[in-house]
Amino acid sequence: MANRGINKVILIGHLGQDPEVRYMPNGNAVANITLATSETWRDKQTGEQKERTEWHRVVFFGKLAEIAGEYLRKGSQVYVEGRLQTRKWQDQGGQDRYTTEVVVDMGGVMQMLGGRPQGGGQGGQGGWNQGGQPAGGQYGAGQQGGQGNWGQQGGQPQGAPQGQPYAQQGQPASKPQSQPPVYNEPPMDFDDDIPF
Amino acid sequence: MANRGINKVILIGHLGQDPEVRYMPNGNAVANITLATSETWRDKQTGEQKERTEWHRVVFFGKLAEIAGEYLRKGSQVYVEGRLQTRKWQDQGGQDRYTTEVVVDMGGVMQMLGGRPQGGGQGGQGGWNQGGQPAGGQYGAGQQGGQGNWGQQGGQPQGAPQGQPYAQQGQPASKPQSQPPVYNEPPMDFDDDIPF
Amino acid sequence: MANRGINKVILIGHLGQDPEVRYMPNGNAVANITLATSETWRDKQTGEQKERTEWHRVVFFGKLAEIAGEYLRKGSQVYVEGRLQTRKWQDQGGQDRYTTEVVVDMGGVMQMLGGRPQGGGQGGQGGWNQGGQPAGGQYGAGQQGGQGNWGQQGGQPQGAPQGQPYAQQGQPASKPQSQPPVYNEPPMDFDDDIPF
Amino acid sequence: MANRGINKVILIGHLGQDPEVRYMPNGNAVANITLATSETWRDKQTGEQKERTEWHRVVFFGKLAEIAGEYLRKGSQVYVEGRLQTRKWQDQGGQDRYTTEVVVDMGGVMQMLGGRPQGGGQGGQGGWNQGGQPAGGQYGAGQQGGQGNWGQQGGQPQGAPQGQPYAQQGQPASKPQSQPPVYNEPPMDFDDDIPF
DNA sequence: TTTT
DNA sequence: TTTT
Repeated sequence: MANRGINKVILIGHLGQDPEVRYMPNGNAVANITLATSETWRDKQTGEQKERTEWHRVVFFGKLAEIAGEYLRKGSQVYVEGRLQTRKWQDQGGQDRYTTEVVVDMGGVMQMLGGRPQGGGQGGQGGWNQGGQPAGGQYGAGQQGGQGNWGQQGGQPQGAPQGQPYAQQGQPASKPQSQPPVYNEPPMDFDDDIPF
Repeated sequence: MANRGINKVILIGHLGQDPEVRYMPNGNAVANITLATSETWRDKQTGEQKERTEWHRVVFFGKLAEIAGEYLRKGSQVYVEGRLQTRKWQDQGGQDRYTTEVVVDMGGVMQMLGGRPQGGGQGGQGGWNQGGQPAGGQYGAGQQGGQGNWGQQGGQPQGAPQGQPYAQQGQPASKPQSQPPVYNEPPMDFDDDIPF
Repeated sequence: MANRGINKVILIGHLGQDPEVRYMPNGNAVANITLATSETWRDKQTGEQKERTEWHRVVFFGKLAEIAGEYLRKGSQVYVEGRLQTRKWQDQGGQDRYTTEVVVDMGGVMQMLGGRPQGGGQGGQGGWNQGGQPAGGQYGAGQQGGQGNWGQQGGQPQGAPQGQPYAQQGQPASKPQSQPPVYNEPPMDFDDDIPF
Repeated sequence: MANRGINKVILIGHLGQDPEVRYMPNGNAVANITLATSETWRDKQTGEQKERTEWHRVVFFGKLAEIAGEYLRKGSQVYVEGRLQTRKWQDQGGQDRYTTEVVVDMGGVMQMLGGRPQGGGQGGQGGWNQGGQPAGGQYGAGQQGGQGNWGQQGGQPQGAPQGQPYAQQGQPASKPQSQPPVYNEPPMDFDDDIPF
């Protein structure tokens, strides 16, 4: 209850891919996304316009994972509030590797931005998934800055593994499923221009 | 659950006075503090050093209010995460007045900074109240950025009045008490050089 | 240079009205907007869905004020990062009044969200102003979290008056102008359902 | 100047070690610290108290690096505001590796917390370095939420390499020096129980 | 009113 | 490695 320290990450960016959703043994959902934030600046020497894109791994747990899986798509713009977490895993050579992620679970915030797409299309680029209902909006639990998504759940970050691996290697980290989950996975394998 | 918008305030400052704690009809605590944040800069024209102090009204609800009342004191340094809220009240002339406060309830975060005072003294200046146990630290519910104060309570900001007045005028908003609370109060009456 | 304290506000919301832009004596722009953030929750007792909208006064200074005036419109969704500031003014009865605003100047961040409107229309509802160029994006100076809007200007918050009134009463706080500015104004007069 | 996206990290924690400071070819300082944030919670099942510490790599550039090197020490409590950045490097086997850091340069914020130590001692545990002057406080450039550390420098994040490696392997990343800097280094080599 |  |  009493903690020392603040560990907060706030991101607004666009998804590089559709979310990857899978399920934990206890049935809790886990969704991985990659989020691009880009900055541009004018080079002081040359005066030319520069740009750099940073890619972030974001992991949703629980209800937010389900919502992310259902409504976010490649290209979606999203606001995310979570905490930094580095987890350890072994590569094929048995070497320890570390991956830093932004963990968003109860207490975190996820908010889709930009309103619904007005056009049709089948879940296409940069928009929202044409889901049943949600007119967009914010989802979260127990987070206040996000003004009102108050913690409905119990007093522990059950969803979020505290440092332990939550996915098993060898298992294809695939789409939604109710089968046994996977543990100790390497980072998801994205397109090549995503630097991890 | 689904919200539109983000409303977040993050402050680190020192208390101008001891907290004012009172209780709502349902027994919930409410604690008011004023927090000073100051900035200094060098004047571009004159080159002289300038300083400006901003005073913030912060209102804690529920458990955080109790903790604030117990452990914070005039001069304490504190980290606070809450949301902006403007409430309406009537002055003596019946005129509508508005006061903007930083509301910190479940979902918000309060963390005492700077560690415990090592010296003795009777709860004196700028430090921590010599309370029974708490070795300092962070208190909050359902907030994640603060990494682990996970929402133990139910799904609604019960503590925090949603715009409705929570204190009754005429009633002296006084020190801790278990008597009936007060509604629709004007902002706390501080010294005159406090700009609100 | 060395400061004590953190004073940060982060908002994502929609504009209640078109921005009000005016100019300071030194030619610097000042833009006022009102931003709505809303929260919804389910009442624990009744189980019914509740909603509450909070309105925020946001003041942009300098370059950001110009950009806000040019590209933001009623209904635009925007991310804003600034600081809390309470300023004092006199009402008609000569009474001291206080207004709390979110000040966004150099060092602050303003980012339009949701991408450009694809449709035509003349600057209409909820979208972006059909300005010349900006494909949306973030504007700011010297803010890093916003990743790359690096302080181009000199070492002082020139734009933002530090506590001094910046608008003169009696002067209609009107649309863009290069005439003399106004000082010590009351808060802007909005529609009636905006609670200030 | 115009950016898309927000990339912000806010941390409050204690240093695990004294800062490591070195200098770039252009004379700019770079300081690395590791910051611990810890969370505690009560296990829902067992009811026992749990704790988890997260370690963060933080890299300061420019003026902030110098200040960090001069005044921060192992155990110091500090507020840090920066952005997430993942950089690529090669391990001994020529394999690509990635390290995620919190970059704090102009536009970021660093603030020492807890006031000066009142006791004597030689720069000892958990406190402040007994430097010449700085009575503690916040340091930053162009950051506004931190209320007043306004961008004194030019319009570009000169200090912080944008993705390019900034340290050369083979070079011992050592204490302050004015010799040539190092590029493309692996993460600092800490004790083995540090999970990265 | 705080703090440096 | 920090801190409580």
